[in-house]
Amino acid sequence: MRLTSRGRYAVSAMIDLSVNQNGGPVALKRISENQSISLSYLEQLFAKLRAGNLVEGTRGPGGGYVLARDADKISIADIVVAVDEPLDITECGGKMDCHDGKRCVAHGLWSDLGDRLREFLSGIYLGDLVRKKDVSVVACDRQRVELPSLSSEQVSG
Amino acid sequence: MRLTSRGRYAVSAMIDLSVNQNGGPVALKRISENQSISLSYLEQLFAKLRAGNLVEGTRGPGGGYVLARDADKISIADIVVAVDEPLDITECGGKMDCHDGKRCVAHGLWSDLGDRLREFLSGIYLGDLVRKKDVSVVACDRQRVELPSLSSEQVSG
DNA sequence: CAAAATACCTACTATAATAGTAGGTATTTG
DNA sequence: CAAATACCTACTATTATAGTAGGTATTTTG
Repeated sequence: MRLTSRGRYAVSAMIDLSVNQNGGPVALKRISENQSISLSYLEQLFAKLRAGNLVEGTRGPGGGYVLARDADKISIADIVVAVDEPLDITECGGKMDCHDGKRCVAHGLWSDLGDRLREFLSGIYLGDLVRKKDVSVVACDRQRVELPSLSSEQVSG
Repeated sequence: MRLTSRGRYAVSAMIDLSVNQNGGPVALKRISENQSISLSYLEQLFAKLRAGNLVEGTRGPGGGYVLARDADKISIADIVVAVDEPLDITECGGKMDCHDGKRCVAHGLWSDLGDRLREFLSGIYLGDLVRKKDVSVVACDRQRVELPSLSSEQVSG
């Protein structure tokens, strides 16, 4: 599982959509202006989000996108996976010689790590993020804020 | 926090190092052959790992690298952060107009997400991965294995 | 029906990041 | 001194990211 700026764009756009879809579909043009993402790039992202059944589009004037289901049913993992296609070449295909084991150890373990990550991001929902809106607006002037009810016992030491 | 294939290379190399450093320093040439990573690319990665105080190098014949501290004191986050420099432009600098709040919401929240991720990866140590070696070797023929004692309650649904 | 607003689609381009190459110098061991 | 290594700098090829251009399809509105 990769985690790049494309995923961040997608999550940002989905948050924007969640917040603004109350009055019906939201046009990408609007999100594009809100989030400073180029319209065509957004279109490409939303093509993937649509393919992943995360959003639904309606055409024509007044059209746009809405979430395909409730914000509390869409996880961050759903979004990231939809736009950042897997591409995890971590499994030992025939190409890599697996006999010495060493390479395979790392590959298998990295794959596990990816799974853990996916699980982790699967536990954070769009709705969680949206509800934290007002606090984060404050955070602009200050430094940063903390997320809501996510277990945070594991800290480096 | 980004998570790309460079991080995977670094973690793979560090696992290899952990496993092989019992007999003294491990030459990059050896890791290069084990893991099929080009030597010079490894050198560049290790320059960063060294700068991050995760490994120590000794020159001359018989030289190579050893972990700078115990494998149980080096987290995956340490490694990823060392080689995949932050580059998180999520904070609202003067350039982005923060007045409408919308962009800032997403930025702040993504930043929070990054922190959560870092915490998560800070809870997984190199030692944890290395101890799982034998199981993972088996995993080559099969499909995949599970990591050891990491809380895994959060699953998508 | 015509025009406008939108989604939706395909191909191309510029920039940046990744991975790899080349060719060194510095240090240590034997 | 010779060899093996770390360590350093600059360049190159490939790939990914982000953006651009120019459409077609569908729906609403006047």
